[in-house]
Amino acid sequence: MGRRGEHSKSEIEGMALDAAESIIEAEGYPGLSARKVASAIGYTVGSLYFVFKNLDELVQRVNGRTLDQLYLTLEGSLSECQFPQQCLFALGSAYLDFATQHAHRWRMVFEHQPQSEGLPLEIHEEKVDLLFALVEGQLQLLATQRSSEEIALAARALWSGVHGIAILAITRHLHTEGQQSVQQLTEHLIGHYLSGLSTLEPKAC
Amino acid sequence: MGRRGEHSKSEIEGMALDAAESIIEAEGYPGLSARKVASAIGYTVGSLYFVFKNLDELVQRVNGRTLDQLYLTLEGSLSECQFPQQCLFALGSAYLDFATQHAHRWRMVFEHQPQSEGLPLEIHEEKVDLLFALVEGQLQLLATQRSSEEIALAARALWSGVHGIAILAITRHLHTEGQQSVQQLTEHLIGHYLSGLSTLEPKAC
DNA sequence: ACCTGAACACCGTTCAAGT
DNA sequence: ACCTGAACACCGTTCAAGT
Repeated sequence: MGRRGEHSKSEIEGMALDAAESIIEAEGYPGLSARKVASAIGYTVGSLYFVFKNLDELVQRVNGRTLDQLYLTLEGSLSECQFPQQCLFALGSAYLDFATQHAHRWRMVFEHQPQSEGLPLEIHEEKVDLLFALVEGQLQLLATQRSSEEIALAARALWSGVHGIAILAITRHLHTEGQQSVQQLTEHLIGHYLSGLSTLEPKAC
Repeated sequence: MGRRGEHSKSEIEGMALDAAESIIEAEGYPGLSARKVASAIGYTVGSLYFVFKNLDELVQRVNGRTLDQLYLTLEGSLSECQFPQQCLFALGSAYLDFATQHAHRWRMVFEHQPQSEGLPLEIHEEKVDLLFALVEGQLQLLATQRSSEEIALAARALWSGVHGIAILAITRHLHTEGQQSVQQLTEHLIGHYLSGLSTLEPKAC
């Protein structure tokens, strides 16, 4: 395998990304190496550098796909809810499920430290903003009188919270047993935050 | 340097941990290597394995010291506040400051993935629990009628939130400019959460 | 034009050999 | 008993050489 012209450049790219994802899911980020990816797709190491600038870029591309997949999952979770608060619970639950089911890939999105700053970083930011937008949409329905700046702030505060629960749960730092209580923790945080959000405004109580 | 008997085993250990911390602060976790640590203290690589089982253990020891330092910093932040809510703000602010000032070392505490499960992991957990205990103490003063299980849950929910803000801020995923708004975000989250915590109970409103 | 294979400078870990 | 230095099996990246 791996003969000249057998696969197009974009085909090799796709194969490499697929292989990298498998390795990461199986062995975690530390287990990923250019040589493993290359041999998994039947090419030599050097070939990878014909498609990617370096390993950093390959990782960024994998992260981009993970973020896309995460977005679709979160968006899909909104089809089974009616009211904003319900939908925020659904988003939180879906976020936690994704993080636990694809722990290694999900962690890599936020833990990878690129040593050479490149341009795909901006695309990355854009995709994260899209995730926040899903939360902002629900918050907007819930607090209609607020400015978009306030909504943006609220979405970041709340979702950082959910993110924190997810990362600490996965890395076993919460010291709470079982999947149940993690979901419980998320609902607790979202519920109390939203309650505070409504009572701290003139229209409430 | 590095002659036989010149330094005791525990002296070498301390020197190695100091050197490792410097390297991590300067180059980040990916920049750390056994060879760099060894040459920084004037010994050969092999010597490190006379003191540590492997690099994983060295990292765990560094993480332990970081957690100790973080605990002292948080504890110290409580000396300048009076009321529980004030104190929780102070804890949040101190946590964020520590995370941003020692970003690389702080990240390593939560991002390092040990490949060989060892015993220092339990000590690690104990130290994280001590951090949570600081938050629990303030929450207990604030919600006196709650059970310790509820307090433990609340502390984990709230502090996961602060942690999430810290990690996303450091890794530039929040897309909010400046140090100010990150502090603002933390106060926003803590404030609204606490407000929700009090209004969701029978005694409020 | 596309891909290989060898090379270079690194890495963690082990361990016989020296003092 | 303590430490070295060489060895082993890896690693990312480059690039002349082959087809």
